[in-house]
Amino acid sequence: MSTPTIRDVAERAGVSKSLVSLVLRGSAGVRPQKREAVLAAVEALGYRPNAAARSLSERRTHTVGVLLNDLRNPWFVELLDGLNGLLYDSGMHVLLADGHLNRRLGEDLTRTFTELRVDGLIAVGTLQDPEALRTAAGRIPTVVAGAREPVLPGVDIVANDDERGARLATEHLIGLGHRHIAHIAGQGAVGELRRRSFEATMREHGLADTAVVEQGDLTEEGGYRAAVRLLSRPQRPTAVFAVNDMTCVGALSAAEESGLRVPRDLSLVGYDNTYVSRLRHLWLTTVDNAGHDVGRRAAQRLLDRIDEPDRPAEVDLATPSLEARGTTAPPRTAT
Amino acid sequence: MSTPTIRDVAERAGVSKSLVSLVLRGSAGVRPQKREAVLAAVEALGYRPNAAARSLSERRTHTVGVLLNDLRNPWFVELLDGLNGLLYDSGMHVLLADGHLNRRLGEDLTRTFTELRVDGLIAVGTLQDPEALRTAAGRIPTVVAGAREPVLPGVDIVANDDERGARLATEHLIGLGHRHIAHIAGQGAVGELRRRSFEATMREHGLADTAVVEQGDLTEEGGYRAAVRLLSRPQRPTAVFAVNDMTCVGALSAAEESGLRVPRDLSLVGYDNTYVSRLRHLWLTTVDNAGHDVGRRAAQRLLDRIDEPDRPAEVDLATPSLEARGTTAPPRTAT
DNA sequence: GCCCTTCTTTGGACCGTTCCAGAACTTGCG
DNA sequence: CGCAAGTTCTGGAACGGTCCAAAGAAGGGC
Repeated sequence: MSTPTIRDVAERAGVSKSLVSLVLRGSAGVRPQKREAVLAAVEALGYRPNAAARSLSERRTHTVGVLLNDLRNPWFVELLDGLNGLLYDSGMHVLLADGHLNRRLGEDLTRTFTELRVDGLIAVGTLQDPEALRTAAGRIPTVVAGAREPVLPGVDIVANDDERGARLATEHLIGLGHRHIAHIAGQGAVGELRRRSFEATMREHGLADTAVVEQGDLTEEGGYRAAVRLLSRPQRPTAVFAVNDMTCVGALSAAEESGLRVPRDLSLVGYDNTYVSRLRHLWLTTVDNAGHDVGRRAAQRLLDRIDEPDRPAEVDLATPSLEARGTTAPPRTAT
Repeated sequence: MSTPTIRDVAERAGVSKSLVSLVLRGSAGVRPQKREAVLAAVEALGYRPNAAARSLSERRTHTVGVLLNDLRNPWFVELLDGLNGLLYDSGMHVLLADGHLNRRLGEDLTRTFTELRVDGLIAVGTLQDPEALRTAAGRIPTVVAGAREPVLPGVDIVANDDERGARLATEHLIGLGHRHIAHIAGQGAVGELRRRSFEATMREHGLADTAVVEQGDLTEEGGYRAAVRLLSRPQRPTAVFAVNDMTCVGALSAAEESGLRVPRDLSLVGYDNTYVSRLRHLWLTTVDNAGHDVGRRAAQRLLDRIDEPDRPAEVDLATPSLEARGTTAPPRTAT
């Protein structure tokens, strides 16, 4: 016979299926003797509840779907960690789906998750298809984590405070004595925020006219190319703040390639504190984006929203911190 | 009213729910006129089938569960990519769950997947809890991908040919003229295979007595420490084959720290061809573990096993290839 | 116009749970 | 001992689909 059902258990334990259900869900008013008989039968038959049947009648799945944009980006692992902890404690399971892998296939993951009737949805990072998220968010409590867009009605946003993080990085460099500081920017809302904050901070310190911005694309290659452009300028910057760690690694290659020693001749700061930045061979000074905290907060927000779907959408920012490592130092000829 | 059901669609289209079901599953014998009426109603109501209800009556979920050991390991992203493509083409959805994240929580993911009644299970990489996999594999068609263990009855194993990959790496170094070659080993079945093959290859080339093995632990830190030990030997090796890329990066740091230039003074080969090895600042020579191919084969094997659960378990090895990049060169004083 | 065959469509059972109303026991107490 | 008030337990109706046997409609041939 195939997989046992609750009826098989009931029969074996000599009780009704309802009682079995009560025992399994830990109801109080069950005589110990019967409870044990049921548990013994469960054990003997190797019974496992059928999640589909359960969710069909309970009308909830105790499952949240996490949409990732690209598993190759390492920074959200921390975030998932924070997410998972809190959700698990409230009896939720987490299912992951990677948009990047599935995009080519034309599969719409929000659709998959809606069909599964997940209780909630967390979009991690900037997604490829904001429109799909909009329709999904209309039916399922949704939170965006680790990104600042899309802004949708009824969708909370949890991220680190990019404005503040960029300020930390810039002021770190200024504090070391740098005056000619460049920024390699990235696209999207996050890129925009970090760039603006870099510019604002430079301005506040009276360094507006030595601030330079080159455009990158959040990849190593883009960082490399932007850095090559920066370093060939007549007035070469003594420090670079890169929009993320990957960009920073690209800049690092460009620097060494043109004979500059880091940090002696050029200081570099990344963003995200990914494990790439922690490789001792790179050892990038970077901004920690508080991923774990962002994850936890996103989970909390989602749970709140599941309880109360109509609460107004909020933006919740975690505080980033500077992680000073090996790629920053005072400029060689400090003023 | 809450989410529409198939009955709502039927009512709106003026047909029976059975007809709606036929249309949705693409049955041939439905008059075009009715088909369109149904589709229009679906559209108008924003109807989405309920996966739980469907799988309850269909008795299959069209879903396979993928167990990862640690999202932080980048090498299996390629594998997932190969996996996803094939599975999606056969109408399967892929759900990911990360064991590392959930381990601390004590959650047993195989259990979650059993309750979800996934049609199949793919264990990617070496898992933390082989025992749990054994019981799960007893009920669900299962394939192990990217690892060589656990060996379980009825569970296929798909991986790259580690023996061959290690041979490629070792022969690459020997071919460059190296005679004093060391290996930094890793634990587990994979580590064992690579080490054995390194030793065998050295022996075949009459280099058994200059072959050295230091134990690492697959992490950067372990690689660093093993390399420090290797480089402080009286007879310092001129080349190191590391069990994986992370270990190799650690060795790279140790080399540069002790004033050696790579590849001039020391050649290094990694394994896995992760994106870390592709960072232009590291640019490791490495062995490509054919992740995409492994993923595709694993998917195929799983589909076969779903069709025919009792077929004997097989081991299926994909062919790795050498990716020669910047960390290998002939030894300075070639013989 | 009638009967037979071939297409279409439909009602109802079933998948494995939960949940609720009420049945069947226990107790406590007058 | 009888009865009210708890406790425990149980049958049956959902939940939202699929699938099958059979009903109904549409043609075709005489």
